[in-house]
Amino acid sequence: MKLPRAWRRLGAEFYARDTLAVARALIGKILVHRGGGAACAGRIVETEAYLAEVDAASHAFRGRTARNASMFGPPGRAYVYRSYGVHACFNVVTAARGSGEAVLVRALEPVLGLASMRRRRGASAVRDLCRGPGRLTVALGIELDHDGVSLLRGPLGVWWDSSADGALALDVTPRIGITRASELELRFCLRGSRFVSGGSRVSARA
DNA sequence: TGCCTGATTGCCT
DNA sequence: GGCAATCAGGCAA
Repeated sequence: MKLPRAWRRLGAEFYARDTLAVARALIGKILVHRGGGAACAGRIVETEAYLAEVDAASHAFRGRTARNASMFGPPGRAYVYRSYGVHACFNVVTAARGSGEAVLVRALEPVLGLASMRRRRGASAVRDLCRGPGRLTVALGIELDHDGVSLLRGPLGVWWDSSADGALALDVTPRIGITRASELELRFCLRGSRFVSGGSRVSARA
């Protein structure tokens, strides 16, 4: 499956900047995985920033370990880890090499390859295919094997639509599902999108 | 070596 | 709205 002509792949300079700037800029970009012959893609509608020193919720907070090693690698790579022993969560490594900062992609609006997504996820409403970090990795076929791979080349990457580039309205909120440093407002989502995660469950908690 | 917890999801009532 | 599934990392002993 071919990608639209207007799509352009993001380069290293996109990731090698302030983590908050990347988390913001990722909203509206397109996460693409071309694996197993089929291309799957979704527009990013929700991200969370994970910082180094000030952020006790970050895996990198206690320093480098075998699990989080790719967070400390060069920016523009993937950091994929297993959550709750069950789910894979996909992050992009940001900022300077060695800083240990990353942005978690929490939700996508499905754009391409919906049939493949449904097959991997089991029959599911379009809205639920990629709504949540564990769901979008299943839908796109992203696995723990992708930990540390480059997003600058190869089957996995982030693109932008040069025919529909413009300022988007964002909401900034505390992050979801964490207990440490939950006061930090490091979650960004596309205002008004039906595809952001954290529905009734999260609002009920507040 | 062993216990506890979590950047979640989906099924159950 | 409640809770089990499931396991590796982190920390205490």
